[in-house]
Amino acid sequence: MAGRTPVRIPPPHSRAPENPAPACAPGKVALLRSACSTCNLRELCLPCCNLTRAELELANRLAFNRTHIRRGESLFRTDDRFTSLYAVRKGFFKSAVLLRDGRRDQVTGFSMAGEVLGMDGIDTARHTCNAIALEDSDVCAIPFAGLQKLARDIPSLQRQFQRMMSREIVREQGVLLLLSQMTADERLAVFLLNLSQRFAAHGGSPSKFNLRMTREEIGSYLGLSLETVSRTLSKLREEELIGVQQKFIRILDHAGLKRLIGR
Amino acid sequence: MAGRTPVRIPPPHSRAPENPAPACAPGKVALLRSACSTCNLRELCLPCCNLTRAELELANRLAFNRTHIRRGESLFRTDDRFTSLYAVRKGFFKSAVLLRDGRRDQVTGFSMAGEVLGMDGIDTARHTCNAIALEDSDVCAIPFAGLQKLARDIPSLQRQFQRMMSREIVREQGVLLLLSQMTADERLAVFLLNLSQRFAAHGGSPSKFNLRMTREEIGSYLGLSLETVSRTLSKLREEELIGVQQKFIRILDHAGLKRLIGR
DNA sequence: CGCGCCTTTGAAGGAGCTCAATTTAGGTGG
DNA sequence: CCACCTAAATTGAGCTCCTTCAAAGGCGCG
Repeated sequence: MAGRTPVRIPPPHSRAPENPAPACAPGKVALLRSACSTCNLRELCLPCCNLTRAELELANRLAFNRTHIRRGESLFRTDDRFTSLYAVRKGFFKSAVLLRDGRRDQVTGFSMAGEVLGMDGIDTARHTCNAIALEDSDVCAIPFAGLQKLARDIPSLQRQFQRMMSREIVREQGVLLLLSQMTADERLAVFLLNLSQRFAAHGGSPSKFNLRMTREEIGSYLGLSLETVSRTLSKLREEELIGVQQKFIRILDHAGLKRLIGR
Repeated sequence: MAGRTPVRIPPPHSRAPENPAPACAPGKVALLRSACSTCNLRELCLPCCNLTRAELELANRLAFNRTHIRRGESLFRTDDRFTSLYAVRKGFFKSAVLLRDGRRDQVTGFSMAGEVLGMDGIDTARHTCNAIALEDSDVCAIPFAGLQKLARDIPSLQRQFQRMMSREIVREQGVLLLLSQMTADERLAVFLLNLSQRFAAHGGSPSKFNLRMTREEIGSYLGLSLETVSRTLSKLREEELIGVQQKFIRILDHAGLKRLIGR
């Protein structure tokens, strides 16, 4: 649902390092940044281009609709009317769809602070998955109609938005590779390295972090049973590539994990 | 890369039936349609809204850049500079990425007439996969810069474009489900039903068609070995759900295939 | 403190993979 | 027109990795 992917390796999520947003013209953007200062969504909200003061005001108002979501609650559910994109400011979400049988559900992605949720709803104007908070979270609701209108006047915003969607398409292709070709070891290695990278991208530690999701949710996402996830984590620990204590993970041998993936 | 997905079932490709493009105002659109009369890309090219004559002229010029691609040749390759989207007018393409080892490649999608290719390149301005013609094909290159400029003036085009990208995101989620949860039988059933639907959507027969790709390419796409694809097709034939003669497929029991998928 | 959920670990079974041999189709040249 | 050649498809056999079923241990929360 949200997240980032580099071009070559197929990780579940990660930032594409190419084409960083152009450097900000500091004076003009300062105003907006102060409004969204704690929001990591600069990429979308702050195209960092030649915005007029009026445009900035507009953008500022646009992104100001903040909400708190408690752990276990849903941000939106399948078939909900699509009205906004959601920038995660704090917390952690899973996206999942109900399977045909209706009992189990399939996790399609995880979203953390600085990432955008809800793009699935643009096509049909209804969401196609449930977005559920895995911990107490804050989101910034971005009214889609307003975003569109604004984007019409600010070409760079328009462009950023399209890039974000394209990146999501490429990300999912990465997951596709992951699911169709990799062994359990490789999947977990990719998963952990990607999480590490994303936590680091938003001020966390790349080598120590708490998993917000259960083994079952990891398994659902990676196409493995929860037992296989657990066993594989234990195996990686025995090989001293990682440390595992329940949900607390330490990356002990970053290079070793990369080697495991195959390059 | 291109293709369509309904919301619930997770097929590799299919059209979302909801939210059809609004009915055309026949008089105004006739002009454009004649220019792109044989092009099935009305959804993108012809937003069917209140276009001025000048806008129509512009759109007309925009989509006029047609090319022939011979079987086996590539429309674009990984890392190629991204300049255009491609509407398939005739023929059949596969999209694939080279795997890390560099030897095998992973098929990420198939595109047929009436579908759009190349959205992967929007983010980084370079393509992330190879698009290769599986038969002699015609495409309509849509310069992206021009499309963007045009979309700025025609909100409905803008909207159509975003919906197309969103649909691609949802489609890939469907493939994700397919790969992580389904058995070989189910994958093939989904694959064949989806092809059937898409061929039918563009004037072909829903019950008889020639596969354009090899068993290996199907397997790569579905996350199965080519042997398993072959074996599974034979099994479906024994159960009299389909007819198989090499690449020629007949759907004998549409309902039976659907039942196989699980609803 | 006890209950429920999550996790870990073991053992058995199965779906699909790999390796290998054979058949078929389609294209090429004599 | 036929023989040949190569690529694709089919089918078999054994094996492997992962799943399922089962049981026990750990952590957090009321």
